[in-house]
Amino acid sequence: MISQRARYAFKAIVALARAKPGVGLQIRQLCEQEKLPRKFLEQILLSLKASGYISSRRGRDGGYELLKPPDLICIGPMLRAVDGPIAPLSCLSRTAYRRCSDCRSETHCEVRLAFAKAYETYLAALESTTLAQVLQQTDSLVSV
Amino acid sequence: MISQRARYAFKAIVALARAKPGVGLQIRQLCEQEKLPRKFLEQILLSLKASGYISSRRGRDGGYELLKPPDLICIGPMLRAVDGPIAPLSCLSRTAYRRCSDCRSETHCEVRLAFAKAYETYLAALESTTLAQVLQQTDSLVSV
DNA sequence: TTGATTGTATACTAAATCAATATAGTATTG
DNA sequence: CAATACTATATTGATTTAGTATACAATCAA
Repeated sequence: MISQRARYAFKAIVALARAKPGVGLQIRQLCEQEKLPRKFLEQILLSLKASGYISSRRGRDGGYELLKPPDLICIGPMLRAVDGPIAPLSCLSRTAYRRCSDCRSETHCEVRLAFAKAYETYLAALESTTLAQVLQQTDSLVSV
Repeated sequence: MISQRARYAFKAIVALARAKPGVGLQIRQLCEQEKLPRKFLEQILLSLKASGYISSRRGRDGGYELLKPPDLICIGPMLRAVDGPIAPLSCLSRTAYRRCSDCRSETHCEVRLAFAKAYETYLAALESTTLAQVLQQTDSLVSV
């Protein structure tokens, strides 16, 4: 399961992607629209800013805005930015690799092998699907 | 990341699968061979017994034994038995489905959509690979 | 039948993580 | 300068994780 934090982050990013470019949204609107706890969301937006997904403007007409175009934002890296490593085993992680202390031979480890293939496809999917694709998919469902 | 608990469980199951059938292994051997903390492993083995993967015998020549043949044991269900739901979102879980309280329409939820496809392939892989396959794969690497 | 051995069943705990809240700011604009 | 909005940390309560500890029950050999 991804964390609430990650879910909220996704929701915020989606809302910002749907907002008018050049205008953005304020945190008040974000948490009202998406029913998110305000103070928690503030933290999350700060970290999204730190990882380069959004920009912010302070003061009376401040707010947040998406920095990258949605077709350049991929699900995988975003999840990783918020929740940390995605891999089911640290020895399978590309970004946070760590050897298991108990483990004679990594190449012969059955646990690793059991997850390797499945994780590979999972990661490939998450790293290739863009925010733009997701938005488009949802829009095409409007009449359903 | 799967839990340590799950990693240990997998290791134990693998060791039991490699043990002589009809004989099995004692917990002492298990934790020495695989370098696992004994008391923790006891708990894990109990839960594996409760979920039907292994049997046990008490007394002097006691020990644990695999109940099902390795080609009938799949990675996915085993992980689920030890760690609970596998899905990245509870609204995508088949075995522990729960609606998100914030969420206007599930079918139109972008977060859900973002993960749906990737999770589907992940789950399919985990539910179709058997313990037997993993053992065989490892064995074929012997000379590497 | 007794005692060594092995598994069973709970209870407990220390540390980490999660999901927020609280507080005290700083910047911007009317 | 005051209202509004973002920033930065600290704190908190609940839950989960990764074990340990303790006491008990079954089995078997001597």
